[in-house]
Amino acid sequence: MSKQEPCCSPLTREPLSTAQAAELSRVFKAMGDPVRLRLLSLIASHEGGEACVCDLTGVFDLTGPTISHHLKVLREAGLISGERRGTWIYYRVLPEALRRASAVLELDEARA
Amino acid sequence: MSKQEPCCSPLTREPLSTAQAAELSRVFKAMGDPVRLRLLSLIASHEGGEACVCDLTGVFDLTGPTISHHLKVLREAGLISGERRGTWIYYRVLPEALRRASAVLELDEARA
DNA sequence: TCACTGATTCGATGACTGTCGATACAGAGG
DNA sequence: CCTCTGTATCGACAGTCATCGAATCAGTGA
Repeated sequence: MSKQEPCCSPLTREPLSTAQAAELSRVFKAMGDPVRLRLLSLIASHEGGEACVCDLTGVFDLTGPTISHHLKVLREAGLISGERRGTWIYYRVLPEALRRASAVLELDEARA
Repeated sequence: MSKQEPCCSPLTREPLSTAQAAELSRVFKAMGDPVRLRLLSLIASHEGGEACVCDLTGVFDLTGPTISHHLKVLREAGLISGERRGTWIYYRVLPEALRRASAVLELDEARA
């Protein structure tokens, strides 16, 4: 999961290497599902910056296993991390992952 | 393809609506493939801000139809547009799409 | 120890996707 | 008009993915 490479100057400045593209595409692929995007935003915007799974399952017309699957995909993409505290498991976003993804998409204002 | 909605305040500030998530996930899904990410960066960083398909096919070990398919996916996601000039077809990125995607991922610095 | 609840893992299935070769289309130049 | 080259579309196939129900694991509290 994401050794944090010099990754990357913006897309618009210079072509991504094959390795950079492979790494980044895993992150964007994880975000390329509406349920996962909403999960991400629900977790990120939840008070305290974290949400337990029980806060999330009720929001969707999906079974527990399906939500669990999506959380795993986000986890393996390095976008969130989970921690058990007693009965519940709390997830929070990893801000650095979001920051990197956002930075890569930034426009090179010297051009445009 | 992307009527440009109020979309969106950052993911981290408030939960995405179902509609916003659906719209955004199409963009991220398009970027969720290493070939398409490299295509995007090759086009964006190419001199003049545009590249013809002939500049792109040679870079990959993939057939013309496959490259064409990926370009179509990027086009339908609203990330690039193509224009025929004589024999060749030139693609350029739509900066607004990139800007929106980048903005959604930005961190709410008031929290963190 | 035994149930009960929250969450994950497993296995199956239908849908989607990346890739290709074959074909079709579009413009340039005989 | 015909042919050649660049690009897109079509149809097929193999691999991946989202989803579910069933089973499993982890902690809590009787």
